[in-house]
Amino acid sequence: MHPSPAARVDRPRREAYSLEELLDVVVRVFIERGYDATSMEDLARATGRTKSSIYHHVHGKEHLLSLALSRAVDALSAVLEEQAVGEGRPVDRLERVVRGSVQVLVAQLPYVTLLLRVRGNTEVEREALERRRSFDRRLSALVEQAIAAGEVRADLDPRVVTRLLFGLVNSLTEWYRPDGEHGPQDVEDDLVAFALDGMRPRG
Amino acid sequence: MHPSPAARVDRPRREAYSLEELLDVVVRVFIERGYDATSMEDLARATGRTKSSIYHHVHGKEHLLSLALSRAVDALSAVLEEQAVGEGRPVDRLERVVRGSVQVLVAQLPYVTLLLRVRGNTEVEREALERRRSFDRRLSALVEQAIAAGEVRADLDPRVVTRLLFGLVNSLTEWYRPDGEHGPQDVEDDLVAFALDGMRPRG
DNA sequence: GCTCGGACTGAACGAACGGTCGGTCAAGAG
DNA sequence: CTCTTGACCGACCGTTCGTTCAGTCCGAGC
Repeated sequence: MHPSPAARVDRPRREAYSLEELLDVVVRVFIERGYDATSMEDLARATGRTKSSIYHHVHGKEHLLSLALSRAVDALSAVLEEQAVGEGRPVDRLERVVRGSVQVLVAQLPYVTLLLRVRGNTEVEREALERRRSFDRRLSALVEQAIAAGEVRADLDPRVVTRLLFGLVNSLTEWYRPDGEHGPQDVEDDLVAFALDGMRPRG
Repeated sequence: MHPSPAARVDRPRREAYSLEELLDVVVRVFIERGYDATSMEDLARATGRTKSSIYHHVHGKEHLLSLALSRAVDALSAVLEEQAVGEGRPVDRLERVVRGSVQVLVAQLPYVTLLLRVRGNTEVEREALERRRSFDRRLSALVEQAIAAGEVRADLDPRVVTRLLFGLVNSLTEWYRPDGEHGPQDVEDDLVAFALDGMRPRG
């Protein structure tokens, strides 16, 4: 907060980015055990610190959740910000948003996973949920534009299509693993191909 | 368990199916708050009973979870049991399993929702997860048969397709509401149409 | 009328929870 | 060397957790 008046501009005392490392471990445990089932002592054990040490860096358990959720929400919002208002046919913009979402989801997998499990028990969670819903609404509008332009089939309910598209992308957190057998690019391409043309061979 | 030796075949003492009603309320609260975040006092308040009254009917919190998960897993297993080994082209059997799953998911929405949120913290949860994985494997085999038969496009990774198909169906628990604006049959049809042919108009 | 047993209660239990606090330690500045 | 400061520790706090238990209530059977 208040840098010492003289020199020392950028080199902290002991370890540099301990909060970043801390958060990585914490989020991993939150996902494994579930946020509510994770005790501060679980986190202390997993990080190799004591409870007190964690409290020295953050205000509490909910603060840790808040930091993690912000990270996920910010990354997702950025995708929409740069793609949804772009040019091109609606269906192409839609594809770009989906591809961007998949990329964010893969790059920030643990954080987005945590975000998708939040149920709104506390104010922190409700805020994150509201920002997710905003994302949802904007993507929904994009789907409707694509239908209106005749670029997406009109025989399906647009709201159902939006939800299913979301389900497709978000399901990644349930099974995609960075060290698994599928490369991120292949998964992204397969997902987009599935969403656009389905499983059946084109005749 | 042990009916009285004389008459009275079917009429219990006080209320008839209190455990069934109890479970309905309990599962609703489990989903709202999350299993771990739900206290037995929360359940007592929601059911209009005291904590002790609940303990008179079940062994504990985990027992309630176990009862709920069994219900969901049994219903899903039944679908595979009656459809996966049936006759017809693989892709048709696949479609029947998907339709059956959607129907179960809609009919037993809260129970399946709970099942899909389980993370394996306890033995009860791990058992349910294992039965889910078994379901997954059998559906995966069906997808591969359909690909081998040329009824599903072969340019996508079969395992990815299986996961995405699962994601599509399971996403229902995230947004489908029985009292909402979508009828179950419409959602089922839209989902199958989406899965088979995708969003893009066939041209 | 008495007994039986299932439904239910209120108070309490030990354990575990999230969080606090006073103090220690080591390194950089003067 | 002394002082300051941020990192960290271990003991402890009040609260809430899941669970237990001795006892009450009441309809049905004899």
